[in-house]
Amino acid sequence: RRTGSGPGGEEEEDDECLHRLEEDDDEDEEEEEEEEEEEDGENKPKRRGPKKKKMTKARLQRFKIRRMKANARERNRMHGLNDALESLRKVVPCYSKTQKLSKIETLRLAKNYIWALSEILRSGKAPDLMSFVQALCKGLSQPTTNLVAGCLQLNPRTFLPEQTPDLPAHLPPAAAAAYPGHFSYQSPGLTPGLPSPPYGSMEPSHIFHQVKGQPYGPLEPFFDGVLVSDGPAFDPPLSPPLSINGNFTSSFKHEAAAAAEYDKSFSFSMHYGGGGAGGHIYGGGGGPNPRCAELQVDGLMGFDGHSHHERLMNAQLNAIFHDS
DNA sequence: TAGGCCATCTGGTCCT
DNA sequence: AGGACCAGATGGCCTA
Repeated sequence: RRTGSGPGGEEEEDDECLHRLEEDDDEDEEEEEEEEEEEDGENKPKRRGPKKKKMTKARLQRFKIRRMKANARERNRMHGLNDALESLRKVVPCYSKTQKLSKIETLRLAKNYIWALSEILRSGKAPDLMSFVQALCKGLSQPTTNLVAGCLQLNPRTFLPEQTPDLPAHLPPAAAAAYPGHFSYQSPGLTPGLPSPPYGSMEPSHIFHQVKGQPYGPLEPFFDGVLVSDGPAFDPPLSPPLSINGNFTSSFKHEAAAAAEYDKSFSFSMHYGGGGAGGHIYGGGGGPNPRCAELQVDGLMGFDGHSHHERLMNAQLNAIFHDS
């Protein structure tokens, strides 16, 4: 959205003007040596720092040129920043060209996502879906939460108990059955412009997979102390226990070792197009890791092939949550 | 219309 | 000196 914004006008005009000024600049070079002694105030203390030079015509022009150059650089810098942010949007859950996450929400979601994935690596456990979504949505605005929920095929009311006084939080499957409308995301107009289906689907029994006495299901320790929605602000560790070159923490290392080629087909690599055509997610192809769902993802492209993004994201998330 | 988000300009600071 | 980075200010666009 770069049309007609900003008080300064168009970039092209700036460039033209800049050229004109640069040409004029050579003409009155000799004027520039004038300096002005500040003698205006007898009582005023002497001003420190470099003396202010009089703004001659040439100096003014050079100043303008400098300013324009600086503005152009600043614009480019911000465009680069925005490009990077756009790339980030594409690798966090729920990328949508039509309804873009705001900058701040993108950063927050990315932080949550990184942290949640790091926890998966650290613990080696597939998370409970609700825990995962809660972790993703911590600190996000309601619209963004809706968006994430939409992308994950969830009704946000099922995982934001503090915002849903009309619906008991964390219902057991039986209760879930009593609220049939609440457990499938219906794109209810909460999120106009939401990327259209197909999304993966989640059975209520899957969503509410729980163990007695554990509010978030059997894998909850995984997000221990973080997901209590009415607790203090979510503040994951600044340095998640993840190393890019495969330094998993010990418990997971063993599993990973047992899973042999696990990391070769790990979802991170798929994210960046490493999966290749017909790749499997999470050590598919009969890999020894029992938690790893086998998913056929045909025709995977590099991550720049965004038409596959939603499917990819879905596949990854399904793989994560497939707790067989 | 208010508020959120954004792009841009601008001046300051730090670094090379 | 000039570039990178930053934060404040400003005004436009959009939506509830």
